[in-house]
Amino acid sequence: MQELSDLNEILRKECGNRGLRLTSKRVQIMLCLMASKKSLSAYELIDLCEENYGESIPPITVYRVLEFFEEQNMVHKLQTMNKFVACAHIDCQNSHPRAQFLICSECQKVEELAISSIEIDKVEQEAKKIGFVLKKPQLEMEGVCTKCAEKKSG
Amino acid sequence: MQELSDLNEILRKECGNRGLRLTSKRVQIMLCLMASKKSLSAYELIDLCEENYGESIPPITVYRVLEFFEEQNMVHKLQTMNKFVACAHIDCQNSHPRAQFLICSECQKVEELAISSIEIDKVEQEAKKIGFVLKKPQLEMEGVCTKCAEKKSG
DNA sequence: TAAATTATGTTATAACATAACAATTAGAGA
DNA sequence: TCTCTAATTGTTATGTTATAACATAATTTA
Repeated sequence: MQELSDLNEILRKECGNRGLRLTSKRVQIMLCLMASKKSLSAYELIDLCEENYGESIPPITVYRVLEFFEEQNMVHKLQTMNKFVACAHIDCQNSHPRAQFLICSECQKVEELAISSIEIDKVEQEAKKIGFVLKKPQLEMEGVCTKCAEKKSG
Repeated sequence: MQELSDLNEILRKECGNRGLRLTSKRVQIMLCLMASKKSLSAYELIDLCEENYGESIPPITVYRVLEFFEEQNMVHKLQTMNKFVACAHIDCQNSHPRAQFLICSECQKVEELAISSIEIDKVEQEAKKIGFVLKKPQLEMEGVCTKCAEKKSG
């Protein structure tokens, strides 16, 4: 796993590039999320910030910060779990308007797939046929990851 | 729209075929859902049952009934909205383990696409590569339907 | 009909999310 | 630097979605 200081740098750099104001709350919340391999609920983030920074952040602020970064595609919400993840490609200019996530139902680990690995274009065309103009689709798939599958069998 | 009595018959027939016990609550909840073009929350279903049948059903019961029919693929949960829809192919032996939904963000109408219109197989293969065994993926797409698009423009 | 299973209800609360409004802070221009 | 403005965060309260734990009722089956 990356050091917190590395994550901090990545975050500052990226926000710099995009001209985003990076406040102390935004840093705290975002670093907690970036450091986590699991997706986290807003309330789990509150607890983490309390632990790590000794600051009690109200729910509404966490949701606002998450929304702020979601608009930047730097955070994704996993709709199936009502939880959030930091984007896996936060620092690679990847706007990936169609994210795909694999979520391990055993250990909660989340893998974000690359765009190229699926063509949702077809769905988009199909949608157009019956008169839908799409916003961004997102695919979430629950499954069991290699590690957990091994644990189970052996 | 189909008559309630038609929906009733479809439901009874389908449950008969599958050997499902069809209780009075299940009928009420399911008919409300089948009659709706929009997706409905559990609590909206409670209100509807109250209105239509004069019975007050507790949340837990609604969730249990919904879960029961979800297991049969006769109800789908729209994860992006935390709402529920009756399956569009409830009576055509279609197990469609990979549902796709178009959700109009203006009028909340939901269209369920046919499986054949997209191959999620590729994602499944991709997932296998990095060691994920998938459960059923579901794709939900927000957009604007023809009608609402027309209303907006003219 | 008794036992077992399935379905539903009661009560309470957990978990997720936002509304309305107030206070604070940071940045831009005078 | 000061003030104005806009952006950010906080306070309080509440709305919405979902489930836990346990009790009761209804149905099936032996």
